[in-house]
Amino acid sequence: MTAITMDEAAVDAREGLVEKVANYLREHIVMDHFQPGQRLPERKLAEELDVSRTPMREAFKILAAEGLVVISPRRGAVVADVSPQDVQEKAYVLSVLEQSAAELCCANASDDDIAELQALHFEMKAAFLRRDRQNYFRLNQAIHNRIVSLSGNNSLIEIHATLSRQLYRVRYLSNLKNEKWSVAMDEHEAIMAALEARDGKQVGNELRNHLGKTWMKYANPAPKDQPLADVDTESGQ
Amino acid sequence: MTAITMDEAAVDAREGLVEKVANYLREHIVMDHFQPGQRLPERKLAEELDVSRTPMREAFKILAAEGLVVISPRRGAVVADVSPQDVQEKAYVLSVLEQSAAELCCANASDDDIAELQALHFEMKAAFLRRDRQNYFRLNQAIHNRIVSLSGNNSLIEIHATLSRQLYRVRYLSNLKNEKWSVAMDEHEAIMAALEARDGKQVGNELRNHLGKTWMKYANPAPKDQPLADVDTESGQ
DNA sequence: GCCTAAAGAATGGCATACCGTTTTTTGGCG
DNA sequence: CGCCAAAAAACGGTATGCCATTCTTTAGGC
Repeated sequence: MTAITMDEAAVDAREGLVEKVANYLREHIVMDHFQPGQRLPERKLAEELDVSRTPMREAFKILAAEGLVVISPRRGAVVADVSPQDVQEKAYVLSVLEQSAAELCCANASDDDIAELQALHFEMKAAFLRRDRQNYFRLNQAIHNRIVSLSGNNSLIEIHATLSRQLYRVRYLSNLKNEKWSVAMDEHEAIMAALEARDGKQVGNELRNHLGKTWMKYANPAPKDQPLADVDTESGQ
Repeated sequence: MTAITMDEAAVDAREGLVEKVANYLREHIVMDHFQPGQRLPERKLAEELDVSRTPMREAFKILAAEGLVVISPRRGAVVADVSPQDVQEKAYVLSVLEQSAAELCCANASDDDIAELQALHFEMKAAFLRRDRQNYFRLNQAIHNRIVSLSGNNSLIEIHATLSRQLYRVRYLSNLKNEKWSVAMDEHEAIMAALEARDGKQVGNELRNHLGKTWMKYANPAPKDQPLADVDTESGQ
């Protein structure tokens, strides 16, 4: 895993210091380099990144609006802690979004796009057969993100990405200890088949069910009816 | 319409200046007191609200993350301009969210909750018969928001609220000139009937179709398949 | 020896100052 | 009279300073 430094992302000079700082923090939070609940002291971090407190504070506000940190009055910013109920609720919304993204994807994607998805799927299958959880996770993510991206709906893409980041850590940890790996793999096969057939409704339903079962374990009071499911670890960043 | 002042929302002293400023700006933007594309000079606004530039800038970052303003490097904040394509994309996501909210609502809501929805519906019908667009709009909004709220899924509620605010102005303007009023009213009747019957899937489909058609006029390239619909003007916060 | 309270250190909130860029105004030239 | 260029004003970006609150540490009492 490569070290995360400030100074990547800034493709052109269109990004200000605040965006760099925000990207840096976002990456570290998503990648679990900061523990949930951990305080983020603005002075210390600002010093480490060699910026003043002002851009640091503004970055906190952005991350707070994205749901990655929580700012308490007079106590500053802490890394957001996602409760089991939060996981369940957010995962449900994510499944709804991916379902509709899949429908749009089937309608919009080119044959080459579908082929690329299949290629990723087989790469993932290879990682599965090698018991390579790291790459399995990465490719699984890539597939889900690609499907959303192929929806062509920018609002959908953006909301999905934000929500997905909020669950990244949980998803990653879940991937490491998940045992029902082969079930998830089978579901992915079904998804890819429906995708190849361009059956939008079918892909949507498979995908939603796939995602739904994944997070059952986190279910708390669980409003009756809310479809939930079985682990395999989903899209991110 | 009551004047919007800083100093409401702050239920207890748990809110900092930044939140007050953000709420103030949010309200004014949503209520169309600032035109899309209009610049928001931080010094002037800060002076008007009698705060320093710091909280003003931090509020801008929050609003930018919420999609209500756009911050350009070295040019500051401007009120976000929602393009026709944006409207179409965001409305689509909104319809997807409300569809699933309706399903959860049918599963979770108490009989009293449903009764209250029906009461709002009849109030809205009264406004419709009186050609009272103002109250029709307000009540229509209230109904949609209530349905989402009754989903019990906080993540869904929050995302819906954020997205809904981004479309508030367009929705409001659309309400004023919309002619297919009675069609929307009929659709609402159908929604309420399905809601009373607790037929989640049916409510969801009606609602999504209802919302879909509403925004047809904004459709641009329109990914084939993306269900769209007919005006009646939707939820908002 | 442990719990508690007070003092000091650390921290966050807000205001202000300074700098470089952008925008506007104005004065001169075509 | 209009257009362009240069200067001045305005503005956004970042750094820093001050104050109030919170946290930590330590000293005193039970």
